[in-house]
Amino acid sequence: MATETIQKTSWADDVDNELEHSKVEDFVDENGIRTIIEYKTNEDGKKIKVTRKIKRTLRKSLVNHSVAERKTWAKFGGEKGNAPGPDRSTTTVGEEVFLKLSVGNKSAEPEKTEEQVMKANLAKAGKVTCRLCKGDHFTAKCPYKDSLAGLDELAAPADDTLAPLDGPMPGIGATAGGKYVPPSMRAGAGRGAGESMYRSGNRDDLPTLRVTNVSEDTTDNDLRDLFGTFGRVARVYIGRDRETGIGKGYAFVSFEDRAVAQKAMDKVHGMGYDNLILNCQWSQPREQR
DNA sequence: TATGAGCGG
Repeated sequence: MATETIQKTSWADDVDNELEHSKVEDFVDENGIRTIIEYKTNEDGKKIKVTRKIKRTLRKSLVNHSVAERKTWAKFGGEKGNAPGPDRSTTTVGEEVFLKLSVGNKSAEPEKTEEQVMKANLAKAGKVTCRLCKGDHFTAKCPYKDSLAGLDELAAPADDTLAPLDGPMPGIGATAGGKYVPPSMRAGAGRGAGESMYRSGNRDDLPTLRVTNVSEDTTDNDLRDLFGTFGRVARVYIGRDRETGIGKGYAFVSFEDRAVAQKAMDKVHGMGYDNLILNCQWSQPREQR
């Protein structure tokens, strides 16, 4: 069976062929009327002439003077000798189009979040206000943080979607104003069974080892692998130079369980690792220094 | 070289 050997390599070939068969005249007369005359060959191989006349007015304010002047410059190089200005048969002169781009089909002007408003207000006032007690310190530094933080949670407006019912849901435990409160956050919640192993979430509460004599190219994952053999590793931090990112030779490894940390320290202290001998000690919480 | 980063300053 004979096979057609003519191959199209690109859709652009079609365009090129079309261009070969078409000639364009394009000029603007003294009355400002632009005439475009195209000579084409149609599918039947017949030559046709297409004439278009366009009258258009330009607002002066849209003309960029340096660009306008550039259109009068004499051409050089391959274009030498041709009339100044863009050749309309090869160059499309577009109108100015202003695009307003946005992401996700949303408005390009994002509405301000509560946080941003607060930031703006702070910048205006130039002053720090505690969200809990309204004192002139950071919320994180509030002396009443422990006692007020929980209350703040409970008093927060019911903006969550987890409590569609008006009243407290039966069997869902202590609530205030219909808002769901996780067991660990309920009043009187102790450190009993089911309590989060992450304690209060403060990293300084975690049993942490300071590991020194760590080689420069040791990564977080390396240490996770190493210490993970003794139990669950909560966090790894490698001391690095702020600019270069090169390790400064020490690291912090936090565990969830103190006994695991103790065992890891016993095993890893003095251990050879990457041509160095690791040193393991209990870390001092940052606040104490 | 040797006890973390950064928060709303």
